[in-house]
Amino acid sequence: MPRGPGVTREPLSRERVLRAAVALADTEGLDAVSMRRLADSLGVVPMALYKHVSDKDDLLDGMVAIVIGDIPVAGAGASRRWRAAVRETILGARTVVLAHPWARRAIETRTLRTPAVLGHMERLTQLFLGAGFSADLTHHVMHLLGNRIWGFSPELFNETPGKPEPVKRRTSGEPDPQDYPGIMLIAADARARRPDATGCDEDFEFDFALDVILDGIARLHRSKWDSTTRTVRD
Amino acid sequence: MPRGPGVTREPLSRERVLRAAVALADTEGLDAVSMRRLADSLGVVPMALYKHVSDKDDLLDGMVAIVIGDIPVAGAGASRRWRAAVRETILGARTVVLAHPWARRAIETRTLRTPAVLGHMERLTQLFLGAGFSADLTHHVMHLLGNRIWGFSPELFNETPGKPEPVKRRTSGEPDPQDYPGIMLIAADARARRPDATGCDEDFEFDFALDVILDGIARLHRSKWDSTTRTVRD
DNA sequence: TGACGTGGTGTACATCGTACGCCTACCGTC
DNA sequence: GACGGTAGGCGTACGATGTACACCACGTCA
Repeated sequence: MPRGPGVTREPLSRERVLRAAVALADTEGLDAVSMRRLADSLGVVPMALYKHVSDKDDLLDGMVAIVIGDIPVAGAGASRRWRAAVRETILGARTVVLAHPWARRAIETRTLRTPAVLGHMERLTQLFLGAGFSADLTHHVMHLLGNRIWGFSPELFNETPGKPEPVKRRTSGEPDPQDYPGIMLIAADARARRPDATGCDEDFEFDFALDVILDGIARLHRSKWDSTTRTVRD
Repeated sequence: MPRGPGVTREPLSRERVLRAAVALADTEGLDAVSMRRLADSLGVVPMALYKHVSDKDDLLDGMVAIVIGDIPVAGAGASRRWRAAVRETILGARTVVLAHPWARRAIETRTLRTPAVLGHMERLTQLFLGAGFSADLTHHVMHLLGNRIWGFSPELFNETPGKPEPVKRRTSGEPDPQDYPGIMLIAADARARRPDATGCDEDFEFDFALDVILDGIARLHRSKWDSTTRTVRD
C-alpha cells in the first residue's frame, strides 16, 4: 500500500510493536505470531520490525514483559504478614497470566533475564527478606516456588479445555486405559466430585499446591532452618 | 549415494529412527533434530522417516518415550515406605532426564498422552494409592509434584552452565543490578557458600523442594486430609 | 546546501515440515 | 514360474519461517 503524500501513518515504536504482538497472540495464539503476520497486522513490511526489536527472541521477551507489567504490586502495607502478601502477589500474577493463554508457554521458554521478569522476582524476594527470612532460605524458597511465582503449575493431565481432541493418527500405539488403573481411578474420582467439568480443576490444584508449599515454608521459617544443616525436617 | 546391487542397507524402523533422533539431540541439541538432519544421519532421504513416524510431533513423543523408558522402576519391595519409594522413583527419573539435556524442554512441551509418559505417572500413582492415600489426595498430590515427577524443577535464575553468555544485543534495556538488591543479596550469599560454583546448585534445590513437598504430603496423609474440607492446614 | 541519522522498503536466502507420486523389492497365492 | 499387493525408500515441490543486506525517503542540524 503506497502511502500518498501527506498521509503519514503514525510511526512504529517498540511499544506499539509489542502491543500488537500481544494482541495477535491473544486472538490467534502464540504460533500465529510470526514476524510476517505481525508486520501485516501493523500494515508494515516484515523487516520494519527489526528496527524496534532485535530479533524474535527479543520480541517474545518483550511480550512477556508487557504481561508481567500488568501484575499488580502487592499492597505495601508493612503490617501485612509475609504469607498473605506472597499469596496475593502470586495469585495476582496468576490472574494476569491466565488472561493471556499463550503467556504460560512463552514464560516457560524464556531465559528470564529481562527487567520485568527480574522485577517480579525481586518483589517476591523482598517479601521474604522483609519478613526476616535469611538470604539462604529465601533463595531456596524461590526455587521451591519455581514457576508458581508466575501463577501456573505445570500441566499434567491437561488438555486445553474445549478442544475436541482431533484424533491424530500416530505411528505409535494408542494407550490402553486398562494399563493405567490408578490414573483411571483418580480420574473417575475427580469426575464424581465435579460431574459437569472436563479436565482438572486447575484453580483448586494451584491453590492446594501453593498452600502446601507455603505451609512448608512457614515451618522452615519458624524452625530457623539453615542450609548448613542440609535437612528439612523440623 | 546410490547403493549398488546386493548392497542392502539394514532397513529403518521406528526404533532405529527414534534412537538416531535421541543420539542426534544428545550430541547436537534438540534444535538440531530436524527431519532433514535426522534423515542425513541415517543415510536416508527425509521423507523416508515418515514411513516410521507420523510427523515431527510423533517423533518428539517417541524420543521422550525412549528416555522415560530408561527410568528404573522403583524396587518392588512391598515393605518399602511410600516416601522412600516415591523419592527413589523421582530421583531415578532425574538422573535419566539429566542425562539428556534436551529432555526437559521436550517433556515440557509435549502433550503427555503417550504410554511411556502415562506409565511413569501410573507407577507413581500406585505408590500413593498403595500406601493408603485416597484417590482424591493422590490426584492433588500428583499435581503438587508437577513436573518434579520428571526429575526437574523449573529453571529460575538459570543460565545453561558453561555457556559464556554471548552478549546478545537487545533492543530492550539491559537490567541494572542496582534495581534488584534482594536478588543480588541472595546471589551473593549463594556465591559465598559455594565460591567455585557458577549458578545455583540445582541438585540441592531439587532435593530441598522435593523434601518440603514430601513433608507436606506426609502431613496431609497423616491428617486424613479430604478435599471436601478444602483446607490444607493440619 | 549538504551530510547524517532514523525508520520503512524490497529482494534474497537458507531452512523447515510435509504433501504427493513414483519405483523397487519382496511377499503369498495361484 | 506369473502376478498382484504391500512396505519402504526416493524425488520433487510448496508454502512458511527468521533475517541479512542494500536501498531510499525523510527530518534535523551544521
